[in-house]
Formats: sequence, structure tokens, C-alpha cells
Amino acid sequence: MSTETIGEKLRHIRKEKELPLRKVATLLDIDVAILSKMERGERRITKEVVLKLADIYEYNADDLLVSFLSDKILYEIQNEDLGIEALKVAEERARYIKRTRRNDDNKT
Amino acid sequence: MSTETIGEKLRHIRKEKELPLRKVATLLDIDVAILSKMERGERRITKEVVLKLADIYEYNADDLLVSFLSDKILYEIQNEDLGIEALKVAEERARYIKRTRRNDDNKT
DNA sequence: CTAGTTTTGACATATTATGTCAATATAATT
DNA sequence: AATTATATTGACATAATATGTCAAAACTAG
Repeated sequence: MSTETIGEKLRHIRKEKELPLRKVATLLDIDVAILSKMERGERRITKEVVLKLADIYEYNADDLLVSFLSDKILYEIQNEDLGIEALKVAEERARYIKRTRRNDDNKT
Repeated sequence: MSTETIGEKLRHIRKEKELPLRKVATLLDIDVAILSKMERGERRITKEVVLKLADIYEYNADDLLVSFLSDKILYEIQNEDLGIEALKVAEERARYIKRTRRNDDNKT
């Protein structure tokens, strides 16, 4: 089960590929310090970086994106007792929005 | 089903109680402009304000908090295709974290 | 020890959030 | 219609947060 943060995951993948932070940072055209912090959760990772890394590592982009998004979601509910309840409600609402958007398309 | 945003919900409750924005803002000790924007989703609502409003409106605080949190969650996944998938993963991880936290307590 | 790599912290700058206010708009009352 | 109460909008200053850059310090491996 996915218990890692996106940062940890990216670090593991990088180690697998035996790529030094330094090189990857160069490929991304960002400072190595920032990438280091991103992997350790001290700096926010952007969607753009996630996609570029999927490309560099030849790793499934959707998988990384889900990890990236769930990280952001978890950040919002942190230590909230009602977090899980809120996630369920959010999912209901997300499905509703999705359906609605689809219908909106038909109207056009 | 809960399809409203926290702002819309708060507005409905306020209308039910027939309280003017002006009065509620005074009770909250915030500018009426801000409260207006909060109800219409133009300004972020804080947890603190949600709790105070639950008190003022004599409305179930947990219900409002869940609405508040799910709003924040939905904001993070906005138009993402993988949003619902991410929510599922986030829920798994939230449960895992919850379990882990409980075990940590025992260790102390 | 040395070289390569990573981490840390300080700093300047940029971006975003927040509170305050006044002008405008809307609605209700007389 | 004019007055009053209520709500919305936008501009602004300030505060808080995020971001990029850099160099020193800390690790790691040979």
C-alpha cells in the first residue's frame, strides 16, 4: 500500500536509477538544494516537476500524480479528527462535480 | 447529499436564522466585507470562524467542519482527472496514519 | 585526505493572503 | 421617490508565505 509521500517515492525511484540529485536537478534546471528539499518534503513539489521527473525516470506519470495529489490532500486534513469523514464527503462531491461537468458539456 | 460549499451552507443557515451579515460580522469581530466574501467563496474561511459560527447559529460544529475540510480538499484537486483516485489513496493513507499514531501513543 | 554529493541555513525577491476602508449596488420601508 | 438598512466590490497597505540563489557545512565513497 502507498504509505510514502511523493518526495520519498521520488527519492526511491531516483536511487533505483542510480541518478545523483545533482544530475537530476540539472535536467530539471533547478537548484540541487531545492530538489533535495522537495524529496524530503521541505519544499512543495509542483505538478510540472512531477511530470518532468516521470519523464526522466521513465516512470508512470499517473501514479506519481496520484501520489502528488494525495500528498496535498493529506496536508489539508493533517491532524483533523474529522479528516476521513471529510475525505468521504469530498469524494461524493467530486463525483457530483464530475457528473455535472459532463452534463454541462452536453448543454453547449 | 452535501453539494454545497461551506460558504453556501453558512449563508443558508444564516438566512434561516434571519440574521443580517452585518450583525454576524459584529459578533465575529470581523469586517462585514470579509464575511460577505467568505460566504461567496472569495475569501478563505478559517477553522476558527467556522467554530464561532457553529456557536452563533447553534449548529452542529462537526457537520460544518466536515464541510469546511472537504472544501479545502476539493480545492486541491480542482479539475484533476485523477482527483477521485487521489482521494482514495489519501483515505488509505489517512487511515494508516491514524493507526500509526495510535500505536505511537502506546510506545510512550 | 580528496572529490563527489547532499544538506542546511541565510538572504533577497516574488507571490499570495489578510484587514481596512470607501464607493457602489441592492433591497426594504415609509 | 427618497430614505434607510444591508450587501457587494474594488483599491490599497501590510503581513505572511513561497521561491530562487548561494555558500558553508556535513556526509559518503574511493
